[in-house]
Amino acid sequence: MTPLTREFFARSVHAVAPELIGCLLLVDGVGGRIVEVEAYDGEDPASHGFAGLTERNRSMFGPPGHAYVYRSYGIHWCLNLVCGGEDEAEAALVRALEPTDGLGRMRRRRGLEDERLLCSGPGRLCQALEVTGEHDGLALDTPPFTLLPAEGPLQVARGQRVGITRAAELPWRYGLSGSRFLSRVLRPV
DNA sequence: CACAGGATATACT
DNA sequence: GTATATCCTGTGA
Repeated sequence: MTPLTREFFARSVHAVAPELIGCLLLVDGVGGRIVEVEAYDGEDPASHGFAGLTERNRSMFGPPGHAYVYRSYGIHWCLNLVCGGEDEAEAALVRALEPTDGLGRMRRRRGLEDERLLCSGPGRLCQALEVTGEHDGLALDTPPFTLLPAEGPLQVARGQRVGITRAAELPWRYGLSGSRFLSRVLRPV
């Protein structure tokens, strides 16, 4: 299976984000299927790119097909996949995975057994996959990343975003219909 | 359910 | 400089 290419990400985040559902995301062989993402573009007041280039968000303005990893609330790491053109500041926030590979390592890193809680949330999945600031700016088509296309027909649902106050009403959260690994129930809009 | 935890950015004085 | 908000999670009421 050929990995997702830079060309795949060099489109509008609104086209890319729903197609990420069902893709296999591994870091050093640990991870699972993407079941939830959120789209952020440069026009979005909730986006880190909205106010322009800063030290933290520089990867968001970089080439597509790379990772943008930032620290949230001073504690957690969050993984975004950079989309769009070179200076467009578009990215898809990976919010939840269905764990499939390396369950043992994920449980050890997370310090709990419950499969449902290993990767359901942006900070949680970064801890389970050991994604940190070291991964910021790395290409997604080379190690330690593995990113393979979704297989078979999938039902992708769209809903309201969560965890933010500004422009939360934008329906730019995508999830795999019926998945029990979503970080929250998808409220359709 | 409330809230601490604490990096980064912005909006004030 | 201080204050406030943020793409969140674990813990304890």
